[in-house]
Amino acid sequence: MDDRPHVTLEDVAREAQVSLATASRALNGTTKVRSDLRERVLAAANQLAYTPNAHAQALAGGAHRTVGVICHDVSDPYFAGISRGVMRAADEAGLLVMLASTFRDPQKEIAYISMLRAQRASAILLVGSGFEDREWERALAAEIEPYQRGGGQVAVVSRHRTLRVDSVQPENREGAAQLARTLTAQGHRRFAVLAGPRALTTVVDRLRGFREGLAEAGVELAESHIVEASFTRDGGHAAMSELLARGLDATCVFAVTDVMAMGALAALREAGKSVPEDVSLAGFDDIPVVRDLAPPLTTVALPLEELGEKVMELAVRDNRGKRSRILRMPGTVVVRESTRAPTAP
Amino acid sequence: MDDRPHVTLEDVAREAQVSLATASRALNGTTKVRSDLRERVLAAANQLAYTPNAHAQALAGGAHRTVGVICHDVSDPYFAGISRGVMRAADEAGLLVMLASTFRDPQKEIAYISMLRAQRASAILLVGSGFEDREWERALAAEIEPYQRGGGQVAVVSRHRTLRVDSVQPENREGAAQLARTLTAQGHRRFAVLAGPRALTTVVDRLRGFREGLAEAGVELAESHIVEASFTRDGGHAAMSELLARGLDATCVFAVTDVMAMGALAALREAGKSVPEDVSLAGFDDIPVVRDLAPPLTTVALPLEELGEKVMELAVRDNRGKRSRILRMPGTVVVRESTRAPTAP
DNA sequence: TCCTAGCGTGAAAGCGCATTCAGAAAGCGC
DNA sequence: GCGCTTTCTGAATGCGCTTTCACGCTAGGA
Repeated sequence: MDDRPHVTLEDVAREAQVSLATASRALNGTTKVRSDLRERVLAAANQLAYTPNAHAQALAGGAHRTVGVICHDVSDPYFAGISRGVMRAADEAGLLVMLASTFRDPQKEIAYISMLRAQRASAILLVGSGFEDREWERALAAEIEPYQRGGGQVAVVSRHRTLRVDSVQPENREGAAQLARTLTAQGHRRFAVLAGPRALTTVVDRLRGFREGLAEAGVELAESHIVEASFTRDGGHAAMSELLARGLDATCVFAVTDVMAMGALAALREAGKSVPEDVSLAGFDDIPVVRDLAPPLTTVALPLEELGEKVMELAVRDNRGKRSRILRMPGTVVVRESTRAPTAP
Repeated sequence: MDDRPHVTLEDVAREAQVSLATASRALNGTTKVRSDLRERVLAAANQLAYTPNAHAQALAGGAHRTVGVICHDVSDPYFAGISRGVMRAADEAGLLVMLASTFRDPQKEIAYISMLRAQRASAILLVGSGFEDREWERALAAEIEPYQRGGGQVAVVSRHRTLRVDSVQPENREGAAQLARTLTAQGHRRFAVLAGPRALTTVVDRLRGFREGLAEAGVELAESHIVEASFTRDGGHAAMSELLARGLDATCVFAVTDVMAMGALAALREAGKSVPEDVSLAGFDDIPVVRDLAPPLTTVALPLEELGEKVMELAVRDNRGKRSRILRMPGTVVVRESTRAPTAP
């Protein structure tokens, strides 16, 4: 950019007939400035439509007012909810948010962190499940650690047992366990699970919790009853279709994500199965839309917006040197009409 | 931030035993550098975990690699869809996106533009309906114009008859008219409309188009059959409830937004009315979830992701001095099961 | 062999700002 | 009224980088 040069502080100072230093002080209010001078400066700035150059400010030692947020996909309601909380908190703190979507590409994630480092963002937030992959964890750490040494704050939502960062962790395991208890209490004994990629910590946790919950009622989940698919609506649809094609042998299906559950619901409807009469269906996350599905979805509610707010708070509240903080956010089982006692076989 | 000073180019140059200029050139590849020197520089940079300071780069005249996007609410599926397209395009162009949500507060919008100006963002994208408010338009222009004079690119999605900017415009009016034609063709004659705030250009356009489409079939829409509410799921719910309380006198309800339609659907269900047996319901936007509702929603499909990609393209493709470009994006009526011929009264 | 291009390199200027430092003006006590 | 402290102002410095600018070197032609 920069066709015509920008209006600079120097222009303002000249217009107001004061020194550059005085103009700077008048604008920032850091030091007392004689009131008539300040008036002149403000008037000049206003008249020239002056906007300080944030790069110059940052370079000259002023505060950096931006935070970076990296998530998998903004258009996924789960991340959209969290982003909303992040932005609300950022707004209150007067911070500018740089949001990037990685579309689940680990390489892109690293690249974005590097860019945010270059921007000297005051904090970087990683939102979303991590990969269970040594190589990637190492590459990530290689970006994160120098950034932290430079004074950067890092906070994450979910995942990351290896990274030394503050984190907000949804209680995926316990939430899934609770859900399992609820479902077995309703009388279900034969389950199928629509899982996301097993490389994601979130999937692993929810799966494990669910199994544990089932185990308490003496129910086992056969590996053959778990279908793995991508973490999307279409992934859920495909997984459910496959399950159906195999000849579904379950009274209740648990999709590890609401988004997947939506796809599953569609697949069931297309196959002429009705929920919950023929089969019960449960999800996880409680994204806003699922209460409006027909039938409304039983799920585990996560306070998405609050997740976003908390992670931002962690990032803003300075925590240098101290050990990393962990905020656990419990999930709450919300029973709606998509699950009910199985009809006698 | 900045506890420990950052690694600077000077550190790298010293480590590699070359001058600062050479180090810069080696890293950027702008000029030929003797290969052994370049190797040394690269090695040193890598070893020191050097990341260039983007602020210094920008200040020194390097390219600015960020664009700002301002929308009403990231968590709204409509904006989420557009954001997705924007980010995909930004990613391809190697740009960093700063995304801000205004939560429909005009003041906040102005404030964000100012911050983006300060960041010397290479482009600013305004996504979402504008307000029909002289005062606000003036204030907006006062931010936008100096920015453009400084060489900044501005592009918007929808709205803004007064601003001299490139824009991508969904054909709200024509889309709504098409929808009206479709509905009258199905046999509907008595309509009600769930409108968003009348101060939004999007609402005005859709309303007008819908009326025009109805008029072609000789149907009029009484002002009393239009309920105004906020542009949200709950807004739609409230508006529908009010309509029901008044004694709904229509065979078909048009919600100007899919999100509102979802709320309306819930309200209808709660009131014991079934769609489309008792009343037909149509929306606008075709956000991803509506095809999974029960019944799937009839609506006007807008290519949301493409909207985002296009607006980004406009902003990136330089257009200095030339007249502003307008890209019209047609909507397509998608008939699903939420509408059908009214049952004889 | 000498001179001229031409390529690579390093020194230095400057991007726009905050801030330090020194000095001028103003206020105080005596 | 004089010297002192206290305020406020302006000149100058530096943040980290890109980019001239000028110079030294090698290669090629005469």
